[in-house]
Amino acid sequence: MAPSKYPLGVIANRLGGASPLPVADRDAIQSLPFFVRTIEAHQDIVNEDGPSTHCCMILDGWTCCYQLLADGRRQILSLHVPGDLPNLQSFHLPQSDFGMAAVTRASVAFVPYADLRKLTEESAAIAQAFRREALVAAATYRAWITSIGRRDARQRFAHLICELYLRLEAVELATANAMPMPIRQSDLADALGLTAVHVNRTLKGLRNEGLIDLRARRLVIHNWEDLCTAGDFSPKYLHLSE
Amino acid sequence: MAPSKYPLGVIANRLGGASPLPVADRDAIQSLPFFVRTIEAHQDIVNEDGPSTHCCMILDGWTCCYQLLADGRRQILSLHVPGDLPNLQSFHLPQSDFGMAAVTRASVAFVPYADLRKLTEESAAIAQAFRREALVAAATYRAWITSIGRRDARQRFAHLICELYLRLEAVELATANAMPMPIRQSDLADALGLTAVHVNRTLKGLRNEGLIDLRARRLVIHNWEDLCTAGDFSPKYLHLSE
DNA sequence: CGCAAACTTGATGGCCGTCAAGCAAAGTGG
DNA sequence: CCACTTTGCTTGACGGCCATCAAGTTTGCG
Repeated sequence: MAPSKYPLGVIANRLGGASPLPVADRDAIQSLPFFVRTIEAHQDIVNEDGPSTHCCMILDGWTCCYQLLADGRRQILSLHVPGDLPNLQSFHLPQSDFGMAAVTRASVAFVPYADLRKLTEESAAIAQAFRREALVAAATYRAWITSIGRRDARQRFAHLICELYLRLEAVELATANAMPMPIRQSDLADALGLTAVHVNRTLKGLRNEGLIDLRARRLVIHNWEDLCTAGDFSPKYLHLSE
Repeated sequence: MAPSKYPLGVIANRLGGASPLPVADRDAIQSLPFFVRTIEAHQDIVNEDGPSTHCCMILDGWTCCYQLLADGRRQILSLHVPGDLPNLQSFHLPQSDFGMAAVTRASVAFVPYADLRKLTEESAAIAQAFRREALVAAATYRAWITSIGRRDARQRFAHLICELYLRLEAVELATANAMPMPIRQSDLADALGLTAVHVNRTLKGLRNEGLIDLRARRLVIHNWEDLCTAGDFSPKYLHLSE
């Protein structure tokens, strides 16, 4: 996405989900103070006075939240696409328990928490939208736990694709069963709790089944219903519509 | 715990974590309207006008949040002990994406969300305590994702024990490296993303290593440091103290 | 004391991790 | 425009962790 005159427009449009915010509130969001940073792929999203005082808003590209283990292995906790607020809830925590990184080259807006807070005090609709955002984030965490804990590789992968497709569709970055998939297999592995080798084999399986196609960082879903079945996917936890 | 004259005392005492609430706020919490239900072990915590309108507060026993898969298998998302508020955040959601069940016989207080909400508007300290509670819940979700996604059975089990010990200690239900462990191995399996058989073998391994002992629903930790190492456990995400 | 639920243990197999090599694609510099 | 390099993808061989199935054995409770 080209840098626009109103960079926070993606955020303002997306907040509220199925019931978009009133124009006044959207304007208020676009008037927030912020600065934008471009983060190269696979680089951490942190700077001197980073996430502890500022809320991140993804304007372009994909990012993730992750934790590292003692032996250096990584678990990705969540993937984020344009319009997402990866650390909306983590303010006034003495120290964050997770890291944030760019999955692709990404542009991220940083908004001081203080200003966000003020906004929620001035607009009940925005406060409500933020609460909704937090609820969906928690529900998404829950879905990941279940996926990683109880589903096999094929189901996990299918589930993740379904989730990402709907989330991208909601911000008009996916349509007609096609979506960008600009992420390395090794990152997918960290997200799915697998190894890159096994992600590759699983992908091959899904391709051979005719469920999806993935070429040149573009993924095509050949049969949405079957993919949902394969992933035991039920979209209600995303609360994208009523 | 015997039914006391102030059933919500556990909650009032625990909220705020390392910086307990002022007496006035604790009194306000104990004055909330509520009703108490006793739920038998392995029964769902739901009734006609249950969790969607009422916030649950665990007074005694252990409970869990869980999701079911299409094939009937179960993933436990979180375990809850006295003082916990398992569904603090899930109000004004059209439909919950998870179930709640008693792990042991449990007594649960139900408080109307409306009254909770009012309380947060009247007391900044309580509002803050609830926010903190939500943050810790989210951090705990993240720790579970990492555990299930990237740690083997032994590490997962050790990690869970460490977490539960500290949480029980915080409400004075554990001390001197001993804690109650009133949960079936098959439930542990659902929490850890394993099978009951493998939980049993893993437990045997930890016992043989001399790390823990578990008899008659009582768990003794022989070496806290070693157990933390075995589980790659770092307590900071629980935010129990500064 | 008797039954049911939960724990324990063994045998077997499969999913997925690990190691290793080759291939394709994308970027770089001359 | 093309060697060259780097990064990421693909595939094979092998092994281990954990699931599954199938007995017992112990514990708890009426």
